[in-house]
Amino acid sequence: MKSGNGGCLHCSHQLCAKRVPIFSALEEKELSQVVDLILRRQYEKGEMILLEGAELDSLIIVNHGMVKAFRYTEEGKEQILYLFSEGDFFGEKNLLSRGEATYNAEALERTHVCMIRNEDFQELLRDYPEISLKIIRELSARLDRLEGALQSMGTKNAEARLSAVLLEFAGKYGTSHPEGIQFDLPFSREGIANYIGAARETVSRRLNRLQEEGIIDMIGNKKIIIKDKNALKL
Amino acid sequence: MKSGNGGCLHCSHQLCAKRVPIFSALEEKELSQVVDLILRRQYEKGEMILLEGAELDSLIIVNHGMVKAFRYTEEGKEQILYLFSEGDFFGEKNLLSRGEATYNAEALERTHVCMIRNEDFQELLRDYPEISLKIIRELSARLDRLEGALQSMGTKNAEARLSAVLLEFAGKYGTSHPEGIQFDLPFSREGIANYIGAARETVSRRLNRLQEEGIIDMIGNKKIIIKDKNALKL
DNA sequence: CGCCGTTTTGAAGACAGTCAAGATGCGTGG
DNA sequence: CCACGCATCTTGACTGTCTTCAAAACGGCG
Repeated sequence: MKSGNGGCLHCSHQLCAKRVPIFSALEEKELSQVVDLILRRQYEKGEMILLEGAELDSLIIVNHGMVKAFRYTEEGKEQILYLFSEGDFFGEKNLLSRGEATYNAEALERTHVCMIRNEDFQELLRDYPEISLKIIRELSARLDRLEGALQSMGTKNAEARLSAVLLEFAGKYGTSHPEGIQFDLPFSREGIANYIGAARETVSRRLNRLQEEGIIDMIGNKKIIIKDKNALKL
Repeated sequence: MKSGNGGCLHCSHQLCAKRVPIFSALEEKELSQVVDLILRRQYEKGEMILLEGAELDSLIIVNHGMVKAFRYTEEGKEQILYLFSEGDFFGEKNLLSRGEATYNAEALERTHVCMIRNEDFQELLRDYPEISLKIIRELSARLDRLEGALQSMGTKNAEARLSAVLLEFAGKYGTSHPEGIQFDLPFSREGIANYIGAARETVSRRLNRLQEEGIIDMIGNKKIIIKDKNALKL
């Protein structure tokens, strides 16, 4: 799966590494060094990229596509922790210490990833300390999101959590539309449920209620138009 | 509040900085450089160290004592996000970009902190890149805990979340005892409730139930002895 | 067009939240 | 050292929200 110089399937030459925020501080030449360290892989929709408990010795960067990161409880309930898309990375936990993955990662659509071996990446960090700063910044942002999610889970009801997640998706994937903000849900009802910690039936019911109240419009099962953004903000 | 060379109230000379994991990679001489940048403060039990929304331009390191970090919802419900003790730091979010605190921090007992201005700390990072690695490691650990907490909140009932938090405290503060592991609860019932996302009455009830079942023993309101660790692990 | 997976809808039941009252315990001051 | 008073914790009854189970409707895809 290793690609030499011209082997990137998706992007011309090394430009793909440039799209990754953590490398954005690097010069062209430096980038090409990085590119040589990269292993590329492609996953189809539904394929597992990473299994909880598996040895992981690489940092994985999403180049194109979408990935859900999640854990199972003993009873088989799934909790989605992250939704990664272009430019996001994961597997950073074992960057320094050897260890096992703490969550599963599954491609939600055809997904291209770049992988860099921990040892190689550690060298990069030594050579380019700015990358460390980028990572700190990104981890901080991730903590921010988790802190918000934790607060939601601990203090808000299902409807409020659903509203919050609709706003999250709108912010990330939304495009302008005459009636409001439009976007495609990245998950099925069950996925949304597992993201906000609710039952899928609850998600259905609440979503319909929001539509009845005129706050959102649903087109099919995936498309959402947020007509009254402020009503969701409560 | 700035202290010169010998002004540390609590520890002799610069040794206090040594207790802080993120500086553990530094040599004696380097440490003394760090110490010169440090502002020290002491807070009494109940005092606020940081208010959500306030400008924050320093990294804060807990030298001695205990700090709870929490947020309020619009309805006034409190969600505790972290429990910081000796060696932990916070305020790292604005290390690189100027910004406001995203949570409140309150001293749970008499607490000594060290503060380092962001600008100074950024220089430290430049001079000693290993500090960045320490921070990445710590942020990863923090993500780990939040991921676990989020999973608990999303998929488990109040009793399971309470059990998990008892084990967490036991691991952090527990000492061996003939009947099991003993420790003091860092929070009141209400605090525990706000940590696990439950009502204080629920915490009371579940705690009593665990005692009735012989899994734990409570001595007064603060002391807990975990008699059957495995029973809590479900 | 028909099938299968997903979504919706309904009804029942459980868990946890709220409100209210009483008990306990701790710190203070006499 | 005891007694008082306030804060915290416990207990009980009730309510509401969400989950669960079951069945019907929908929708996408071969």
